[in-house]
Amino acid sequence: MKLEKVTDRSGRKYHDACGAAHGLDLVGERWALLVIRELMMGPRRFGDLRKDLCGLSANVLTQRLEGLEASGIVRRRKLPPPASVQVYELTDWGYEIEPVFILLGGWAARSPAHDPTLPISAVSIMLSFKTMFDARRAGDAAMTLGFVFGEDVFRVSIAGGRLEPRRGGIEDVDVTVVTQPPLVAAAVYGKVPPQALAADGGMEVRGDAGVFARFIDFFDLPQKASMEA
Amino acid sequence: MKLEKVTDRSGRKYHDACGAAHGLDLVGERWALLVIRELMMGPRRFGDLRKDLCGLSANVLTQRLEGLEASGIVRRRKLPPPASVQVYELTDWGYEIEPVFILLGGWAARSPAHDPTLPISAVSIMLSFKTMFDARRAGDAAMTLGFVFGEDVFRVSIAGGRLEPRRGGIEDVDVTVVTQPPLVAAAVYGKVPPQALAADGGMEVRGDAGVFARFIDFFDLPQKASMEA
DNA sequence: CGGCATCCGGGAAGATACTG
DNA sequence: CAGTATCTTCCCGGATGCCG
Repeated sequence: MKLEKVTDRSGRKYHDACGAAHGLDLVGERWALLVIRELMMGPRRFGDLRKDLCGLSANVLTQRLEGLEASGIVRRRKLPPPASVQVYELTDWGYEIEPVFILLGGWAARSPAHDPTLPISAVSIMLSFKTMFDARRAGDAAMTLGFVFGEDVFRVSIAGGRLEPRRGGIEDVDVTVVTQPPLVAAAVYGKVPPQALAADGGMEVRGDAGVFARFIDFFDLPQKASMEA
Repeated sequence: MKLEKVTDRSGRKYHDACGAAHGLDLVGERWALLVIRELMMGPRRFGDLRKDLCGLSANVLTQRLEGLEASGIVRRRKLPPPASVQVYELTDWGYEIEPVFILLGGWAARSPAHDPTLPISAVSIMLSFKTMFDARRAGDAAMTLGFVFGEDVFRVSIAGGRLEPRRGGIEDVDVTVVTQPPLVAAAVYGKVPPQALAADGGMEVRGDAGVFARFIDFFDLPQKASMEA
C-alpha cells in the first residue's frame, strides 16, 4: 500500500521570491549548471554529455535533463533523417544564462583554492577565453584560430575587441592548434611555450604560430584574491 | 575498526579546472548563496541569518558558515565591547560575487515559473532594486529613500543613473517607507498603488510620497522568457 | 549503443531537542 | 543567543538491466 514515489521536489525549493533564489531552484542542483555549460556551444547528445562530464552518472544526467527541460532551459530535438538522433539544446532563454556563467568563472578563478591543473573540457576552455580575455591588451587586433580536440573542432575569432568561440568551420583560420584541452590551458594561462608542448608531442600548431603567440598574450594570469578583510 | 569520519568533501567536488565548476564547489551547496545574500548588505549575527532564511536549520547554517569561512568568502569577527557579540561578514573577495548574484536574479526573474508573490527578505528586496533598476527611465534623477522593516533600516540613493542601497542613516532622505518587504515588492513590481497598501495598514509613507511614486516608475515589470526555440 | 528505470550504500539536508 | 547532538529523510553516485 505504498504511495507512488512522485518526484516531489517542492520540498527542496527555497520558497523565496528573490530572483537569485529562484535561479537556484532552476539550476542549483548538483551538475545542472555544468550540463548547461556543455550545451553552451551548441546541441549535444546524451552520450556526449556523459563523456564530457566526468563523474556524472547516467541516471543523474537523465534527471537533470528532465528538470531543465521542464524549466524551459533545455529542449530535446530529433535531428532530421538520415541522422535521426536525439539531441539536447538550450532554449533562447537558456543561452542567456551565459553572462552569469562567465562572471561566476571569473570570480571563482580568483579563489585561493582554484587549481587550474585539473582536467578541463573542450567547452570549458572555449568559455574560459571569454572570461579571461583582456580586450585592452588585444586592442584592435583581428585574428581567427582553430582548435581541434579530436572530434571537437572550434573556431575562435577576435575582432573589434571582442572574442567569440564557435563550433566548426576552421578552413580559413590564421592558425590551427591540434591538441587536448588541458594543454591549451597550460599554454594560455600557464604561459608554457607552445614549442615545449609541441616537443612533448601533445600539441601541433599548423599555420602562423606567431598568431597563436599573440593570442596567448591577450590573457592575464588570473590573480588570486587576498584573504584579508 | 571503523575509519575516522573526517569530513571528506572531496568526493563532492567536481574536480574540474573550469572556473565556474570551482565556483560551484565554493558556493554550490544548498543555502550557501542565500547565506551570502543575507551578508551582502553588511555583517549579521547567527540568529539574524536564521531569522531571515526561513527553512534553514541551525546545523546546516553552521556547516555553511564554516565552509564559506574556510573558502575565504566569509569571516567571523568579534565586535568590540560593550557589544562583544560575534558577527559574520563577507571578505572583500566575498563581496565581489555580487554581480554574479545580480545577473542570476535578473535571468531567473524571467523564468515562467518565477513567483514574485512568495515571501522575500529585506536584503533580497534591496538587492532586487539593483537588478531591476532601469537607468534609462531614471535619467538624471536624484533622490534618496528610506525603507524601514522593523529593526532593519535601509537607505537607497539614486544619482547619476546609479542606484545604491545601504543599511541605516535615513535622517535626511526624501521619503521613508515603513512596511514589510513583500509589500514593497507589491508596490514596485506589482504596481499596486501605495495608497491602497497604506489603506490596508500595511504601509506608511512618510515625507514626499511623490518621490516614492517616481521611484516605482524606474522599475520594469520583469518580462517572461518565451519557451519557444 | 543511446536512453532510461531500478536497486542499493553513503552522505548531505532537514527537524527537533539539548547544552553552555 | 549561539550553536551542538541526534535522528530521519532523501539526494547523489554506482551498478545493473531493459528496451528500441
